[in-house]
Amino acid sequence: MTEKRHIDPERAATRRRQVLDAAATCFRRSGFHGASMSEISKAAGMSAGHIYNYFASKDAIIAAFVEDNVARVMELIGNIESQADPLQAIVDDVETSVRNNIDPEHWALPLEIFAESSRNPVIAALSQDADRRTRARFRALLKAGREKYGLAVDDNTLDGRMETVISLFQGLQLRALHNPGLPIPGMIDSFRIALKALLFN
Amino acid sequence: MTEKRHIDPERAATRRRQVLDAAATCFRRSGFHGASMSEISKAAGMSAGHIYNYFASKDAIIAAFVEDNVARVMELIGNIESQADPLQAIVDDVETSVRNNIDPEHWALPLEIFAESSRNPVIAALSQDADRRTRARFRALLKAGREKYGLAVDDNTLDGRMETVISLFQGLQLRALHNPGLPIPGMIDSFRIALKALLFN
Amino acid sequence: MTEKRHIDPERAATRRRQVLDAAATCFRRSGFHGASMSEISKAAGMSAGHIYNYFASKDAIIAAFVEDNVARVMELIGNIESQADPLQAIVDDVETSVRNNIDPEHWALPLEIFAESSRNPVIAALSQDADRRTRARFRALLKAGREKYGLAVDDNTLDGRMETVISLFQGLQLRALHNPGLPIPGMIDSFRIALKALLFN
Amino acid sequence: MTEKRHIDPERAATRRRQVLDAAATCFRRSGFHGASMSEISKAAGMSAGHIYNYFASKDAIIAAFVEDNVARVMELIGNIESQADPLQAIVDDVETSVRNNIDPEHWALPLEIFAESSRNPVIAALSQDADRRTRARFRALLKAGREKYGLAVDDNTLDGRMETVISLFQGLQLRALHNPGLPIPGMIDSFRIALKALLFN
DNA sequence: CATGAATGAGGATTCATTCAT
DNA sequence: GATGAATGAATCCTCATTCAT
Repeated sequence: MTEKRHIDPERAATRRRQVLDAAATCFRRSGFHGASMSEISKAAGMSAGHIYNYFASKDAIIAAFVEDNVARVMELIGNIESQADPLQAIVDDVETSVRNNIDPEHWALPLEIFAESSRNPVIAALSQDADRRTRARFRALLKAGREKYGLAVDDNTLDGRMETVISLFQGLQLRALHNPGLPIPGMIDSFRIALKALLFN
Repeated sequence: MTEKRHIDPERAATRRRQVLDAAATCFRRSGFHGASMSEISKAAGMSAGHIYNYFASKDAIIAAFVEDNVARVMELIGNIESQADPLQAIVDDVETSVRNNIDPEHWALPLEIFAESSRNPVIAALSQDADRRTRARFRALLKAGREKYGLAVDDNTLDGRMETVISLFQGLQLRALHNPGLPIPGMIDSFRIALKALLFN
Repeated sequence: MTEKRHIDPERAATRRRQVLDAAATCFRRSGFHGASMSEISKAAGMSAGHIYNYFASKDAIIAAFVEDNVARVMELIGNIESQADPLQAIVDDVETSVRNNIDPEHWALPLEIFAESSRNPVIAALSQDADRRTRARFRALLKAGREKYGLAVDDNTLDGRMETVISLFQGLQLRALHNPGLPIPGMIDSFRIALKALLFN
Repeated sequence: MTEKRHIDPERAATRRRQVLDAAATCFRRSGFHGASMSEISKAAGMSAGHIYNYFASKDAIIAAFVEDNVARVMELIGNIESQADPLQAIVDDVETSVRNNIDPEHWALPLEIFAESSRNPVIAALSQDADRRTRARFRALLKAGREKYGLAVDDNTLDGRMETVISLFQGLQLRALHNPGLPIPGMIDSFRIALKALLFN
């Protein structure tokens, strides 16, 4: 059980949100492990003990948090979907997306999540499930886009292209972590080349 | 100081290896943070205190893994360097390299290192330095390869291509973590396409 | 930070006192180094972890004793200051002050502080600062007292007399430790002689 | 039992001395508690394990060390005894003796010993016994000196004067610890005044 | 609903001591 | 005699969690 019954469900929802927002700040600053419940409770403006009325454990907060993060990625995909030519949009937006993924603000939390996945089976399952859902959506987008251009849309091609594009962007976050002096303009050019090749072949 | 002097260097090396092997198992199972020294000591078949005769700290153990990783990557680069046409070799070997990077045996520890880097400054510095060294070697290979084909070798192009290729492979490890059912053949094709585009343009 | 905020300051003060009293007992029995936090927590009737809600560290506990000591000495000086003829008062009170300084209840903790100061730089700094403050107060008293008698009050004389008088009393604590059978009446006589000579010359 | 039987007693004595000399260095540098057996063994040029063939425990080293220190004090008294007019010699040598006692080289070890006394009953007993012996010798010197001048030599007077003089010098060590900027010339004057008053009254 | 005082298990690390060689 | 590898108990401190109020 992840949450107690509450008299006023609306108030409870607000409280949960308060905690999750506070957790986001703390997790970004200190990591899942580094952020203590006391730190989170202070940021959430409520007592540490009270948080346990809304979340069964710290892990439950992390879990809710991971779930929350799916929404953010979905939104990104939504933005691309709404464009006239989604495939071309991906290529055209390459500068923005590269710059975004290099920003620590962007990768700190995803990295935190995958790190947690490696030692917390609950988070791992959650995280894989979240990935599955975003993949499904991205796959649909890719399929529609390629059909428009009369390109192959068999499973193998579609899934391979998709995973490779995602590799590129998730790998980019790792690069930002390892090489603080990333050659941004050069990478934008290269990403454009790789994306064109992957999406339009 | 990273290690005490030992009278019998061979025995010491064996002991170090014992600890490292045990640690690898534990880190893979529980993560660097999650694995306690006592857990490691049990797996290594020696007392926790004694480990400190071979490693100055828990950090020093993961540091050893960082170095191990450098050696592994350097060897890979060395293999490519020794080929007649390195650029083409990268493309030709894509099946092997994709399969290797997908193997959990391969990425579990590197990912653990990434994760630790994101919050442990000592490991971060070590890890960035390791990255710098492998980058330098890969860059030289890439430069020589491109010169042979009369392709651009200005800094921007060279560094951008290089970082993008690395993104691809490091991202692949993340994909393997998030999606256990990766479409391997499809990815091999897609990786080949992306690599060709990146290396020969 | 030396202490967390507490909602009920009175209760907190009681708890702090509990810890301090328990610590005093343990420190007297086993020394600062020898007394473990767990030993203190048992004596204080609370968990070891909880002590850290009142004191930031074990050092912070001994720091509290340093301050306590300052207060005690300041009070003594205050008592002398309020007398009509402070210099004469010191000589007249010699019996009481010798007896007090010989009492283990009095010197056990100060001696523990000295000992800790000799190898713990934090405590050393604290302790030196405490000494500076009490010295300043005693010096003023001494100056005023000597001026009344038309005696020399140049820095050299004043500081020399002061430090020598303090040596006498602090040394007395060491003597009590080393020689449990101190010849109290004889020492009172001798202290009177030495103090007269030091204060009125 | 403090020591094993040894085939060659002379060699054993040398070894013991090696350890004690090394210990002196280490204790001064790091304190009794701070100096590890490994540190001492390195300084003594023999293995940690081997030390246990000469001393039953670390405490036994400390004990032997305390015993050793008595000799040093005895020597000081011996120097005074050999003078024509010992009482006057004490007063005349005041500059040297004050300067010596202020030197950290002098008080570091005694302070270490008394600190240890407060938590180690064996050392406490040893230390008190050492004090008793040096006191006896100093008392004899004082008695002879005072008889020469026809001064009172009843127990009360004699012991009181003696303990007070010792207080003065042992207190001086504490002052040096607490006040690094001790007014040395002023203290020499004051010590002379106090000593004259104590010895010749 | 809300607090924060209190717990206690668990973490890394150190070090005196033992013992096989 | 001599070594140093090996042990394991003990240390301070942190923090998720519980619960009386």
